[in-house]
Amino acid sequence: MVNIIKSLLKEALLSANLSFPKSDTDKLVFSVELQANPSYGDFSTNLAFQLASILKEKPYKIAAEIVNHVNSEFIDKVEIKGGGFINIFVKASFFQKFLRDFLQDENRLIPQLGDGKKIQVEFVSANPTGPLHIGHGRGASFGDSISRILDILGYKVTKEYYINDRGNQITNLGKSVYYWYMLNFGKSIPFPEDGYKGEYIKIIAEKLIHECKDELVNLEEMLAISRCAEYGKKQIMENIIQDLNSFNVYFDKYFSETDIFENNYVDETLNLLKNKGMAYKNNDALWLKTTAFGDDKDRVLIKSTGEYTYFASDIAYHRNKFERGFDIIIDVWGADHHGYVKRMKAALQALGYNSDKLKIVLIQMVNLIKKGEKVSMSTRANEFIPLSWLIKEVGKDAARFFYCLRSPDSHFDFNIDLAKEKSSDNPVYYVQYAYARIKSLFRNAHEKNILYQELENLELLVLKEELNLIKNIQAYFETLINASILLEPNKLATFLIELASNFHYYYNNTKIVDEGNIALTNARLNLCKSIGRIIQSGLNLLGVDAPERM
RNA sequence: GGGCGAUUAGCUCAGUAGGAUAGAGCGCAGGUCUCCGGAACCUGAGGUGGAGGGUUCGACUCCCUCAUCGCCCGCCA
Repeated sequence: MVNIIKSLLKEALLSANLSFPKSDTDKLVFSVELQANPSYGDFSTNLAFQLASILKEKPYKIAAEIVNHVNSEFIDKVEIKGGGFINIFVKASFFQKFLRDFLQDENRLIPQLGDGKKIQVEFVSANPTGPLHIGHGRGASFGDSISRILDILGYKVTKEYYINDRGNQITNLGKSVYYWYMLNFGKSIPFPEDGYKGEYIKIIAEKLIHECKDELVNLEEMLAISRCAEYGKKQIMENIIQDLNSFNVYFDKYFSETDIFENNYVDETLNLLKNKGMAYKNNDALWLKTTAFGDDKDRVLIKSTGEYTYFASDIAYHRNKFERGFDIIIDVWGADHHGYVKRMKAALQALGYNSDKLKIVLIQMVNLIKKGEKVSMSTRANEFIPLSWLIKEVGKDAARFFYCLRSPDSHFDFNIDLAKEKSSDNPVYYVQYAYARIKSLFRNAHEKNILYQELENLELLVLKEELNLIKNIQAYFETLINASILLEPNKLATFLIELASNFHYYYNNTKIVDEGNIALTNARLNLCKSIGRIIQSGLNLLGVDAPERM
């Protein structure tokens, strides 16, 4: 719709008596907006303001000249207000036609922005040393939703989870499990200093005992710990995947850190860096010259102890991402990792890649508000609320939608008590209710033996509320574009609430199923069906169900 | 000390390729119901957009300074 108006304006501009060179039309930047405010028309444009500085003329004068040359069968009237805004009022038939297009083939209206470009979204990537907590939930909700949005816009999306399944933290996990394992056989050893204290460790140890009996008791300690670690991370990873699935998150690929070590990919990457003169030895450690690319200080790749830092394998992993030929790579990180951004980009530049391809989205922290007080989160100190608990409390739909209401870069206070006690206040129900109502309308019509005929009687849709709802369909597509460009799926959640609100208002003020007027009923059912499809599609992109009854 | 983010109604928050009168939910004060699902709708009160400058036809939006809060600054992840 907007595009039609836009080209209409361009035509008017060219035929107008203005000294605007034809060759510049493509470069001309101006906006055409769907207007919610009826006194500003259905569409408005700032065209005259944009031209003002180019043509050195008063905006109003330019607007007047353009308006004189606007010509279309769809246009009802055109006004100039606010010193130069051109407000366009279109005929109802314009919207009716758009609705017809939508009903005939809604997919054709979805702008294929991606054009088949390959895009990778890496998110969650929590270490397999403990269950997912509600902080991870935010990342999961964000990553999955933005992936779905990009997918529908024509990108080829790969959702990926990177598993840090080796290194210090995994050893700590092994030691922690080992502690409980040995204790079971009467051997008390000191609890590891940085061990994991959660109850889940005990449970893993118990399962291990059940499977291995006392097999590990007399094993050499390092070996036994390694066995415990292997077992532990496998169990935990299974749990994580289970949690993700119940959160409606399914990854295309789980990428193991161990793998890139085992096939020498890490060493190969470090050699590349050395050969490029970007890595050097100092104090028995291997350093990367990240300062060459704006980092504050150089970073260690291999410690003087010979251990690899996580940074080393992260670089290798990111090299792998680039080698796989993605056009865009999106990393979703917790905001506490923001200090890592510079060095990661620096490392990629050091390898000779265009680091602009990597977009790092920082998700701000989630605070838990419990009985009015903040609960700090730390996996190691066992001060976390598991995601699985949250899903059980408030439900998958509410949890996912709730997370998506906030923009990623603002802090999110998750008030558990509120979510629990007043879950009906959650906007997700509001949106779902609109959908269920629409479904109910069709059931109702069916009971009254009213035959629904798609695409018929659309010319009867003339109410302001009706045309406004059709505008909302157009707004849906614009919202998707916006959300994908800004990487903010929260735009979609906000949109759905507004759409639901508009529908509820319409519903309350209009008799939709009316046995006394079959044609009008049919027209309205066509509109409702369209709105229902938008809600369903939108909720689906957020990983939320659209129930037919509630 | 440096970096990133935040600061909009009593509370929780929307609102960006700068646009016309800054919105919603909750709470508060009232209303709608012989009618398709009241998990709904409507009306009202409530705002120096943290403070101060700048850029321009126009700034909640961009730039600078300051304040407050959160997070980060390791040969941890």
